[in-house]
Amino acid sequence: MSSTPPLLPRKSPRQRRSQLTVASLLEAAAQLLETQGLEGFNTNAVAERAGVGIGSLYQYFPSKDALTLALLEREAARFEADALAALEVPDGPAALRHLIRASVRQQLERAELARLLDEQEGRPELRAHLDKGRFGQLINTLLQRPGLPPQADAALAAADVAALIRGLVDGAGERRETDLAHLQCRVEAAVFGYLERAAAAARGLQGRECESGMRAGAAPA
Amino acid sequence: MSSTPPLLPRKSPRQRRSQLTVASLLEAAAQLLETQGLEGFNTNAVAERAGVGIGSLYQYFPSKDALTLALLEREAARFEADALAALEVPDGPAALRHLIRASVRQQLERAELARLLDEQEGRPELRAHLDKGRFGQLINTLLQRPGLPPQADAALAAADVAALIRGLVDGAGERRETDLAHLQCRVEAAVFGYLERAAAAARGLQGRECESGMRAGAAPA
Amino acid sequence: MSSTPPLLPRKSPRQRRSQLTVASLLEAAAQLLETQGLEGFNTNAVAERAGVGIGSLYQYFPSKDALTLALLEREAARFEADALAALEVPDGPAALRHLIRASVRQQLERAELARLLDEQEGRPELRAHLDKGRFGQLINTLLQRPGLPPQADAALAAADVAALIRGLVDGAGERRETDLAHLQCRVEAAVFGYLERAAAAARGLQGRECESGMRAGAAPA
Amino acid sequence: MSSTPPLLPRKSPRQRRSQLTVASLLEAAAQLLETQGLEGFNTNAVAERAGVGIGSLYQYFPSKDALTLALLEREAARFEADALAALEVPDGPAALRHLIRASVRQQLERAELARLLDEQEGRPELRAHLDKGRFGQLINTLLQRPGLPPQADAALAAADVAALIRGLVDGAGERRETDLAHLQCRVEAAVFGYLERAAAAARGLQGRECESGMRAGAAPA
DNA sequence: CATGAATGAGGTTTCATTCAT
DNA sequence: GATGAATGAAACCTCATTCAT
Repeated sequence: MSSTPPLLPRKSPRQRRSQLTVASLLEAAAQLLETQGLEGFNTNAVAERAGVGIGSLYQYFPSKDALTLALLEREAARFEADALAALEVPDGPAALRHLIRASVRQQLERAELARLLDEQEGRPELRAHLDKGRFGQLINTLLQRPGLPPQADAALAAADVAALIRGLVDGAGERRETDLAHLQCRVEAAVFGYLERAAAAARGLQGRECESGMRAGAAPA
Repeated sequence: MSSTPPLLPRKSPRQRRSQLTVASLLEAAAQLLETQGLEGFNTNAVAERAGVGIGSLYQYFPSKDALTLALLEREAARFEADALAALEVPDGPAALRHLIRASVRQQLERAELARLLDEQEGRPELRAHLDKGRFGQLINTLLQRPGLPPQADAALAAADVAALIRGLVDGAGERRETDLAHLQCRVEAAVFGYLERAAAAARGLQGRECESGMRAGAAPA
Repeated sequence: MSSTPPLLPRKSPRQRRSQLTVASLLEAAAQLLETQGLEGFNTNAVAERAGVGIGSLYQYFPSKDALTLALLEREAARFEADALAALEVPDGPAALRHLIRASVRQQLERAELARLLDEQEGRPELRAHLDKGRFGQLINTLLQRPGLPPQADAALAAADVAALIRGLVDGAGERRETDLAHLQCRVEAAVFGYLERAAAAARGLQGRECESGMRAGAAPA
Repeated sequence: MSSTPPLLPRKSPRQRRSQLTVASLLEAAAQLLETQGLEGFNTNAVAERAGVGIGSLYQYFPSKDALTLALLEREAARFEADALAALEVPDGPAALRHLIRASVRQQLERAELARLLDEQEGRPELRAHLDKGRFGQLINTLLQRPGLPPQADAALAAADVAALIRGLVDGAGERRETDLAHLQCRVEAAVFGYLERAAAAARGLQGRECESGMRAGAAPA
């Protein structure tokens, strides 16, 4: 019947006690991923660290992937709670900076966890069940705001901005950077730099070879 | 687990046949990674696809990680052969564009392989044995070239540029983009945009809040 | 990819040693089924009794069901080696008696094993992969031989005869009967009795209510 | 495993609601067995389908086997309610036909359920607690009725008749036959044929080789 | 050197059963 | 009584690695 193993939560915890169990499991999973890496991320260890029996894990998550997925969603929710506030900001650049700040915070707070979860997102079994675009869509919306250079293909630009933020912040995480403000600066440089030049390229040079290197005059005086 | 398993090649293949075997194994590993993902990447499968016995694999690679490492190095070498030519180019922007072109090519040619290998690079067991900085160092060198805005911390800027390239190109790979020229354009936008603004920030605003959003007048007329 | 677990043998053993391993595994499976019932029939126990590692079992049988299937086929082959000789006998009744003898022998020799395997045959996962009809086809062929009453629907009659033999012999096995000759007698009574009366019914009473009870004159003088 | 788990009903339900719960559980068990096979027959699923908590199941049945046993008994009772009417019929053949009709009906009505329960009857844990002979005893009684050929060992003959009916009807069930009348016919042919020939063999050929094949003259003209 | 049979620690998952609420 | 969360022994299976041939 069920060829692909199930990923939807097996049962939603109604009682107080079980909600606690589920939360413990997710946090245990997060901690293991952080401290032991993928290596130590196995269901027995998760259950043990959560202080519950392995059976309890499978009461709530029908498979290991379902657990991973739930963790991914927990982190996504955590992020969105922070990031959606950007929608309140009418000014484009300000809103974008807000979003970048949320990204940087999220990724640096639990850097290794974030990095490993990003990897898991790439696994084909999980990708199907993921609202992959949400981050991109949010950016897409913000790109329409006044004060930002208009993009030819806004969706693509949004995806690029998302990828670029992620790349920079992951890299910083790997180097164990902790200076949020400094990192924020550099990410902004990349994002706004990209947007400006991409817009310029689209405007000026339809069809011609892309030419966005350092030109005389483009470099600041 | 017991002690740390050996990662250095067990023996360097001197004879012709051995070299061929090693090459088959590496290519088999690459193909499996590409087509089956991490899931299907196991030593028995690699040996089988390479058309040799599993015993032979362990003749040349003392452990699975050693094999992964060798593959990582093969790809790095492949890339450098392409990228080092950038050093011949005296002009900064042109050299950088050359390097970006190599990156884009490498990552899109075998996108899934590149992505999975990037992940492997992150594994602690392998990181220790990796010349992690080589890409960054190359960029670092190029950043000194004339025509590029001077960076406060060149090493950091180089790392950022590397991360940013990787992020953009991985994202494109996941979306199965194939238009190399277009992607190249966007990456250039991000890289040169970043460099310019980062330099400006460093120049103008020591210690003050970073302020690199869209300013009136910064947006092209 | 592979939703239903694989049932085809994973690799055919080429070397002498592995053929021995496979044989040990099958015999171990048979013995466990006989002595411990389904309860004790698990892959670890099978491997242990066979004196090999659990890994070896899975070298040759990709799943527990594949092992069961192989055992089923081993027993079927064993039986056919005995039963096919019936085809040499031209006389219908004699050939049928030969076949019955083979059935009785097979089922009583390892009664519990035979019973449990019959049950396994019913499992949907295995039924698909089984030449279910072979026994029936053999009977079908024999039913055409001279000396036997002609049946309206030979295939159905063959299936009935097969079912009837199996029922009687399983029952005897459960009661731990050991007198082969006596059992043989009773099975023959049922088989030949069925054939005769079924033929008579088909001949005489098309469409009318079936009427095959004890009639005056039908009972022997 | 520890000791032998209890099989007797934990408490006889005196109150109305309890009886209803028990009935739900039994019917749920039956349906699961029918639709999902042994695979899907587990206590949690039974309780869920019955619409009660798993705890309640264990209020009434101290173990899974106790539940199975109760279901077995429910079906036996169902059958006997139908079959015992045969005792009212004085004529031997008619009574036997009545019994066969009941068997055929029972087995074809819920064929898969009947088959799986027959298998469970074979499990050593349950056999001990089963009035195995009741069906045989009933037949045994009927075999004494006038109009049926006298059997040397009536108990054995009864067991054979029972086995033979079950074999034929199970076979028909597996083939998903639905024509009750036709099946009835064939079963009668086997039963009466067996009884007649078994009697003849006992009468004529004490000690000699059993000889019940098709003889000249026995075959219909 | 090459082979591939053998290994077994360790991972995922199920399900009968208990017991606090 | 009824509930359902929790349990954990035990089942199935994988795969990195070894070693006799």
